[in-house]
Amino acid sequence: MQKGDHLFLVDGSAYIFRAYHALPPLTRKSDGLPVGAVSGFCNMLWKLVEESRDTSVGVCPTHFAVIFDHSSTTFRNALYDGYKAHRPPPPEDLRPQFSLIREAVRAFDLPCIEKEGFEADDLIATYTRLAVEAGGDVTIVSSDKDLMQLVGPSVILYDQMKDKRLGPEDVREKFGVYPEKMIDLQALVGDTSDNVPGVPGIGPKTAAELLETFGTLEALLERAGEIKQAKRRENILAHADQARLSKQLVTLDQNTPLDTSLDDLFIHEPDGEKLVAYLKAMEFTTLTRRVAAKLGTDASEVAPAPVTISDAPRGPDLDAGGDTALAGGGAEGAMPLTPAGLAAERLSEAASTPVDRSRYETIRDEARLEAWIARAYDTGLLAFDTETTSLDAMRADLVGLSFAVAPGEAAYVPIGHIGEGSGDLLSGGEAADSVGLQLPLGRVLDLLKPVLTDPSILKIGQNTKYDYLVMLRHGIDIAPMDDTMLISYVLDASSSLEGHGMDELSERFLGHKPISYKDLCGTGKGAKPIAACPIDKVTEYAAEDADVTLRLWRVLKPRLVAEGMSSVYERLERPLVPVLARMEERGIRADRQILSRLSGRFAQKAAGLEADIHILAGEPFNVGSPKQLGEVLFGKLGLPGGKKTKTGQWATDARLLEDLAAQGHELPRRIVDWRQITKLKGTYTDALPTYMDEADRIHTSYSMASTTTGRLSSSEPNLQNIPVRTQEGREIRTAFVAPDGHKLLSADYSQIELRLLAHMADIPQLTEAFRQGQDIHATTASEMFGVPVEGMPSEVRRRAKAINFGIVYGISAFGLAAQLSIPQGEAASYIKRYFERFPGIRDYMDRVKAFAKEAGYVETLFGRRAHYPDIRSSNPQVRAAVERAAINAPIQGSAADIIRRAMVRMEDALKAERLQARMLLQVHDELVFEVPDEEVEATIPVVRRVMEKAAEPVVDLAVPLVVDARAAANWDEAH
DNA sequence: TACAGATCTTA
DNA sequence: GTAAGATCTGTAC
Repeated sequence: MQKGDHLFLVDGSAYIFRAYHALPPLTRKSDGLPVGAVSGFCNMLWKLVEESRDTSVGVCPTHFAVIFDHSSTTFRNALYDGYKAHRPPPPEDLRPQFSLIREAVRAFDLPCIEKEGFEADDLIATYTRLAVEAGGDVTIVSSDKDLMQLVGPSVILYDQMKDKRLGPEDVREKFGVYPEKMIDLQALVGDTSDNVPGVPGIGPKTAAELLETFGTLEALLERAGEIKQAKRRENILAHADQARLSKQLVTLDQNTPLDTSLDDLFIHEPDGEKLVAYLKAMEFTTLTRRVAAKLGTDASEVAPAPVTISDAPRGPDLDAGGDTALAGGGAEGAMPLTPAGLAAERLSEAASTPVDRSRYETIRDEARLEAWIARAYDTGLLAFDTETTSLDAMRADLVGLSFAVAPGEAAYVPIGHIGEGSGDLLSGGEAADSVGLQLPLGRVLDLLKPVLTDPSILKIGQNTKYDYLVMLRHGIDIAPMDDTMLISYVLDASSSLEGHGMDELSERFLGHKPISYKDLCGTGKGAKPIAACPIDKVTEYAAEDADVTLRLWRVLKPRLVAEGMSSVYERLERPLVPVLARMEERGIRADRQILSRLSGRFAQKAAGLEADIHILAGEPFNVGSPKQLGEVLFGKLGLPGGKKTKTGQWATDARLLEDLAAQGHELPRRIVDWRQITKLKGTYTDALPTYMDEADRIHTSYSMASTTTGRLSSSEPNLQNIPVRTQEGREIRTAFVAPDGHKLLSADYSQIELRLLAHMADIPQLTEAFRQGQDIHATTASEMFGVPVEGMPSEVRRRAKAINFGIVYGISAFGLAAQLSIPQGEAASYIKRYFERFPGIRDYMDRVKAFAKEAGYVETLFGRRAHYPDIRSSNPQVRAAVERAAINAPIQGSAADIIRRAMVRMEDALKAERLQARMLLQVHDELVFEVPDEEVEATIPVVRRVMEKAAEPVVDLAVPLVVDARAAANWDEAH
């Protein structure tokens, strides 16, 4: 910086509060995110930028910065703990706006400056000093009188809202003293809002008069005896120290450490696209238009920026300030202003606007379809649903599409309907007359593609992975998308509440029961395909689904902000939808021959065992019937150890049969073997080929919203429970193969849950053991039993391993005893010893339980919540079971969050390295890829890096995450 | 035909 | 002791 340069310093924090209070509340229309202060701030900043680009005015800045307060505690709190003590916490609906405003500054391409331990004013003071010393001029954009002490010959204060510029003479006019005496004046007067005491009875007028007479505060305090007015004299004498303290408090620090040098504040042209993208994301239409015009950017070409949302602090009363707990209630006062208020308003609105199916339209021509698309552009929203021939998105053909653009405004486009009654006849043609005119599929897709891919139109669906995948198969990559099922899941994941299906949500939140699929198509034998149902009925059904989805979204979306769950939804759910859809679409290659050979072998073996069993039993019976089996074993043969299940039947589970076999009984051994073989055959080798497509690939379906903890689940077929423990089971894995020229790459987290437990409970022995790369079960055994790790008997280690697993599951003596086949008393003493060696684990568990009881939920490291209302049950059995689940959920859930984060980042990371690896499967702590042979070596480190760093930067783990990765021709060898 | 319970597979 | 899904049996409808 040099003479002639001009520095603009914007007091960002002061401006936020001013904008918040001065402007009417404003919420982002699509989700109710409060953005009033953001809007005011952006308008102000744009005005400044615009003015400063206007060279005719003559105050063009060469340097520019926006300064914020960083934290509430500064060096002033050390001087005086009452400093700013009476400041109320920021209003609930202002809190989420702070980070949005910082993003705004970055979108304007301006330096955004803050520093731990200092107020914005101190940073402003320091930059001002530096600029003046360098010979430059300074304009401080603020109206805060605390900054007047900085005004000087080359420093002015600019109050933009009042459009006033204050120089030294103006300060004198306003306060009766020149800026250099402002500090002394403030010290005498004090400041009630900052809780600076000052001297009682001295206001600005008296203070100015006194400073006029005595020159400085110090002189005044020394010669206070000379003051004629008795009361005034006494006050000053009595509060001299208080005045000195006040002076320290109001004096701005002109020597704060700086991370950004003055020269780095040099101004440059704003990046039009970046700024427009941000403003679009905030949905500031007027400002977007204005900025785009001025900067020569085509706003329609720019996608809204992904905006990071930092959630409000969570948890029950964990904050030092007791008043934060009250903020969440928000029922009283100006309801719609707060996120919680908006959510409540939306809920009552939903209950009071009935669904009217007669208003739905059947779209049969292009003009009407275009009219509906135009409506979507008006509202910026398009709730969307597909009607198809199958629940399996990979096999589904489109029958029709429905959409809604506002509550009650919904329509259905029939595409693939066939004549009524022709459902089970394969001929379709001649009956088609009865369905009337239908737009051809290709035409409908051509018309819809622009709106479905338009970044400014938010598509809303229920279980969007399904619709996304169906449309992806038609070459349409829908974006952006919101999913009511996933929003509900993030808000209300719970073991006792029902699920997140649309019909359920509709009844719960809208008090409306939609037409069920059964009502429309019938059930069982009389069921018709939807394509053969009357179109007027399908219109009611399908348009209602879109309508209900839109209404649900209006109720649920604002709750994300109100309940501080936006980042879980935005970071862990929404971006995973397309990732999983592509994984499902790819599928994994399987080898028919291997499966069929195994089926044959298992059939033979099962037949042999069955014959033996019948001979040993002395009669033929259905070995697969636990009921008949129990009668044979414990009734007819009178074997010992008979237990009853809760329904009064004989228990015949594997553990029990194993125990009998260990006592030398032949029959139970055979039954265990028979069960294993028939299980493998029935569930895997016979079933898997029925899922294979023409290319011999199996496409599982992942459910994102069916676990309480955040794990995924897999079905049709479930590829998350393919056998691995026994040799015969593992052979099934050899049937999962890579195509020619490729390998399967399997990468799995090592001990992720124990590592997370060590981190979350902060157990030094365990974190250290993980850092050293030690065998964690052996280390545990060594700690517990005092046995050296070297030469440890495998049985000792096995017990420690069972205990470690038990801990993660919320251990009980009963469970551990069952697992290790030892008496309950012995198990209890193990647990006791474990807690003696690792008291931190017990403390952690107690904390989690207490939190769950208070809050009704527990949280993962990333803020995902699992609700356990039954933890307050008066039934001790129920309560203990829920407590175990609540202890496990943060651990299992944090691991689930971490692998989700890895999955979200994986495709871009691979693409950035120009690798062709394709992610196919997720099995809780494992990811499976298909990789060209020649890229295996290059792919492994990339996959490993993404997975090992997946917690960052949100969570800084005290333990390393370790990923084992291996590639081979089939899944068995790769795993 | 539909559902609950028992069993077994995985992490 | 946590979290899932699939299959089979047996029974209710």
